[in-house]
Amino acid sequence: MTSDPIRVLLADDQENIRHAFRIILDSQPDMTVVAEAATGTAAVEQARHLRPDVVLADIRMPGLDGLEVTRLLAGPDVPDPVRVVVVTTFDLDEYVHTALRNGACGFLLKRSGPALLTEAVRAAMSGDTLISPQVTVRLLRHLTTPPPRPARTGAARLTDRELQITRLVARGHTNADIATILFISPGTVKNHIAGIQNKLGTRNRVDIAAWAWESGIMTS
Amino acid sequence: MTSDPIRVLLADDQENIRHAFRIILDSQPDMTVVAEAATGTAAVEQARHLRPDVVLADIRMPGLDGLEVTRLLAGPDVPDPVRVVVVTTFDLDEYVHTALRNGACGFLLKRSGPALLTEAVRAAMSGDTLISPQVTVRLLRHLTTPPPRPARTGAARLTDRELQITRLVARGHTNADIATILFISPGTVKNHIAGIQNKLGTRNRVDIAAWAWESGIMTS
DNA sequence: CGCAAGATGTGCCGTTCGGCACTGGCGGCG
DNA sequence: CGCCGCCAGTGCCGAACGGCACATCTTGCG
Repeated sequence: MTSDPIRVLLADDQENIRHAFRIILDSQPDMTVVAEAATGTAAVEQARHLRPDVVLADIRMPGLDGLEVTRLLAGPDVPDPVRVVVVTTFDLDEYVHTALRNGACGFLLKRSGPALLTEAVRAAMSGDTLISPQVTVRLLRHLTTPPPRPARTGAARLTDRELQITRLVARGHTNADIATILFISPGTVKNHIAGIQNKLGTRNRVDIAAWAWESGIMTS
Repeated sequence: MTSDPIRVLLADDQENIRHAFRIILDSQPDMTVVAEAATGTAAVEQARHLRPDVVLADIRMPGLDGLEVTRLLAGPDVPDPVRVVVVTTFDLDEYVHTALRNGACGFLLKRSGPALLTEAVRAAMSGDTLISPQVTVRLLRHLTTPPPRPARTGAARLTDRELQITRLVARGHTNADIATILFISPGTVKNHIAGIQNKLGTRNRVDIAAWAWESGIMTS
């Protein structure tokens, strides 16, 4: 009663990650990796062409990121959606909501073991949704305790000064502006921002702004 | 670096189920079944006496059911809660909500394979929560239903293309990224962004991001 | 047909940002 | 006391951004 294996498309910009995932998945008798993509655009093209059963998509990719890939392949308006499992490295990502809203059939942290990876693929194949246990915890807090959520992910890691500067960055102020506002030198602003980048895993100030708005520190 | 194994207590009224779970869990190098209980009351007693790391509790049990066991061992008012993973055959919504409200660190369907069972135990040990993919699907429907629609200020002024680029900017993409995503030249991206700046009255791309997040076009 | 608007493209140039290395002051803590 | 985290500052340099002018091409509309 061995039916056809689950055909999986890997989308990640890091070659070693793709390789590791391929080894794990191909070791399973009921699934096979049919293609790999190093960019989001390539992933979408390959998915539309090959019609895999499941797409494993990293969030951080050059060009089209995993969330956009998900929306294009599994979004609400897509006629014949593909099952997409979103994979990411940092659980400080507030991307869970976006991923699920964009139609993702799973949300996995890369540090999750091989067992969860394969189970996530099987769940997606069945139309179910597996979410990493670490993520589920926070997701449930949003469910059971909607209003009070001051302990934002990673926000605790930021010092008061960094938080202050984060807000100013998110409002569109330049480093010079912030320096004037806080009566410090522009170079110091840069140093603080560098620290923020390290802690949040962001790459530029717009990333910081996106995190700030998404995490709620701008509206609360 | 092998730390102590995870000590598990099995609570199920069916002997063959307990036996199957014990075989699965004991086959794992990092966990061991320290006791079994056939009733809810026995489960609570054993748990309080043995202090296991994780309790696997079936819902359908004579006397105290698994949900009550969960509340007694992991409820909000319990001083030193035990991690409880609720296991059941029936994925009724009421079960899930009650279990999680009572402090469960996991919700598993018995039809889930051994991989999810062991992963659920490890997740519970870490303070995380694993939920069966079949259950998650319906849980998310309750979660993703209530997003309201805020007024989009001035968004009508932006063309479709500009709106598209605005979203990409707000996600932290560089002009080169956006160019790759949309298959256009970086210069064109700059032109579009210049148009957006004029229409929105913003001064830089972080301003655009702030507007995007504030106006609701990122979350709707 | 003629015109306007949108989308796409090129080139130039100054400003800003982001990464890196390094120094120093200040307050808490073992 | 010394160590460490936070805050502050300086310098350098390549990459990215922002503004400007200008040139197609398509589409829709009167």
